[in-house]
Amino acid sequence: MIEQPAPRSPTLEDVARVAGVSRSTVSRVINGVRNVDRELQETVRSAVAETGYVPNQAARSLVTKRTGSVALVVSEAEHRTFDDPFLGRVFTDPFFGRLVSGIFGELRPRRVNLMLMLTETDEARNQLVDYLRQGHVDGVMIISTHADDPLPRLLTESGLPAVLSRRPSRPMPISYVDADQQAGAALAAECLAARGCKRVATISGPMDMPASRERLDGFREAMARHGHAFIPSAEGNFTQESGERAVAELLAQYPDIDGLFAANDLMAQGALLALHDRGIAVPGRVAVVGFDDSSAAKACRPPLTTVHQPIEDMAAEMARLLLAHIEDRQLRATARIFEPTLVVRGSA
Amino acid sequence: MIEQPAPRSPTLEDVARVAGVSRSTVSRVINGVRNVDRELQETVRSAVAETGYVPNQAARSLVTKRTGSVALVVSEAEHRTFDDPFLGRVFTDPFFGRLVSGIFGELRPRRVNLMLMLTETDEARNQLVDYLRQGHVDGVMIISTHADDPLPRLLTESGLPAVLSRRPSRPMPISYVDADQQAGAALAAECLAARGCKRVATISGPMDMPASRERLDGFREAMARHGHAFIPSAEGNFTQESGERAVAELLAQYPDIDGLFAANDLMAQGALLALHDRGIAVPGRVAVVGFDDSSAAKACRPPLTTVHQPIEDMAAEMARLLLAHIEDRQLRATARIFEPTLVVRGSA
DNA sequence: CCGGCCCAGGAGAGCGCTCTCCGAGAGCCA
DNA sequence: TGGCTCTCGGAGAGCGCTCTCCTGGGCCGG
Repeated sequence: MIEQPAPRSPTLEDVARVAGVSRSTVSRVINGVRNVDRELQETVRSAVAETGYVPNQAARSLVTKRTGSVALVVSEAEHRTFDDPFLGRVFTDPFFGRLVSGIFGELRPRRVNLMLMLTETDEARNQLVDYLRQGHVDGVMIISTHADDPLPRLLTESGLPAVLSRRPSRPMPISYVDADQQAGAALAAECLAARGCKRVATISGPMDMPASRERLDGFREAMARHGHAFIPSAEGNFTQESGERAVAELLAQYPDIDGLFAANDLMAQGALLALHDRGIAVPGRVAVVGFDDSSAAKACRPPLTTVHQPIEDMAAEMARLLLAHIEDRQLRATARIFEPTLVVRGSA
Repeated sequence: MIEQPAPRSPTLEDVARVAGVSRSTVSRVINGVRNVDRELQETVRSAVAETGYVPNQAARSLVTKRTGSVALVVSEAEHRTFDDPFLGRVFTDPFFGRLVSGIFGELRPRRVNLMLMLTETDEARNQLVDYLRQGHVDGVMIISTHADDPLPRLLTESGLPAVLSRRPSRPMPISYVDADQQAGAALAAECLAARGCKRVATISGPMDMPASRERLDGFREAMARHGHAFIPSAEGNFTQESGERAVAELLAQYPDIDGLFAANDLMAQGALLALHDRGIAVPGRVAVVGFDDSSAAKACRPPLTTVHQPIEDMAAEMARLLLAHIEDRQLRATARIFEPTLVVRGSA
């Protein structure tokens, strides 16, 4: 059995020996702190280069209790269907990509790393909290979609710095970022009302997601202000396919619809296709408004009039908020609400 | 007893004291190793529960030199346009979501964590290698799109276990996973040829990506075998919009095209829209074949005939390969090539 | 009945770093 | 010139864990 001695990677000690100084001095130079003689700094730096030294993160964080990374936790309800043989469809939703982009934009310049985690079961959520408490990360951003998700509470209790991607379902001392969903939906309502739509319906998201509820409520309220007492709705699940199905349902019951609000762009896109299949002109016979202003919105036929959420900005703010909490553990929980805007394209 | 000012989180020592055993014994119980008396195990376990102990990862990996996490590095060429104000569009590509899903499916059961990293500049790539050498992760999966990306080489040289998402541009001792791009493109060619298309064109991906080249070459070769000496092509960038533009270019020069192969589904979708806008029937006047079999393929009008890549499987295999390399540092570099298949839907 | 063996569990040496504490020398003012 | 401050750099104590080595007692065979 040939046991080859592992080429041990150089340590501070090694660099110190080469540079002819103490470990402390090397450490000072590497961390750029305090007053070290210019010349000595150079000596140390070349010793670092010579030995190919890189600091050992484990040793470092053992002392500093910092890791320089944060987690992005995607907490979803459990669901595995034939169409979803693998994990949550979140990852494939354009929303997720924009979110990650926004977060990275903030994290990268500060050299903070991102740990991506996924929990679907309650068991996984408990394990996750234990895991996070082991000190793998300095803080957590939680993307939680479902209303009764216990994770925000668990994490709040753990004392780990955390920021939530939406208003928590029940009040708790945790910072969060959110868009004003109701106001956004109201924008859609105003738009349809302004176009003179009389028989308006809506495709909502899953009713167990707070965002879906808020959009539905906001839309109905605003339409009520315009005298529309009853707005029929069909529930989708934020996929294009579910949008198609929902339109079919809606048309079966209310064939003379002339305005439609879908709670996200993917479903709006599905609606557009379903309407097209039936030879119903958009926006001629039915005006359609979406929500999100995803990249898909521009690419539809006709291009989608939709409610814009500044997701990248929101994600960036979420990251900033988390970093602030990590920096100052005493910081009080803060909320940042973003105002959506209407982007008028061809569909309404 | 010394009074503790800070609520220091419990250590092994604390648990040991509560359980009335030595640190070693607690460690043994926690790591489930060796023979510890049943009864003692119970004592320890309840002491753990009582103190709320969780092991400190930094201390652990300082000794074991293992972190229990791996990195997924997305290495892209630098590109920021008006449409892409944030980071790479990879994240929003459905391809990426499926990849992450496949990887998670493999990693989660083994309790390995995923660090998500992004590099766009050469400087970032060098920093990244240094960073990874600090021992943040046990291994790396590299999603590299561009031919001249130096990252695979840098990582290979660093000695860190690594797996690449495609065949390396120039031979190097690194394990990789890939789909047989040429064979896939040939499948598309066979399909169009079988439908009797005579004037076939193709929309390629960016020519600096090996996958694009291989698909183009494979397609042209297979068409040549059917007697088609010249296949005009227009270059896109894998976005839907670029697919639309490419079709416009092609039609301007070759108005009588009757078959079209797009190097991915997003571009095929763009092509479908552009053809529809011009009143050109699909598949009646032009048959269209895509590549990837992304979720978008099912949702088009008409649904897209496309070349299926088992991306989730490939991603899972990539993860497995990496874990194998981490387990056995002497393992030789291995390649796993997956065979694409044709999925016939409505567009051809 | 004794010697050797086996096995459970304790002791303690690090892993590689940071950071506090100190001491040595330099500079400064009276 | 003496005493004080100030700066730079070294010494060394941990951080919380794993893992090897070692001890002591029970057991078995001769």
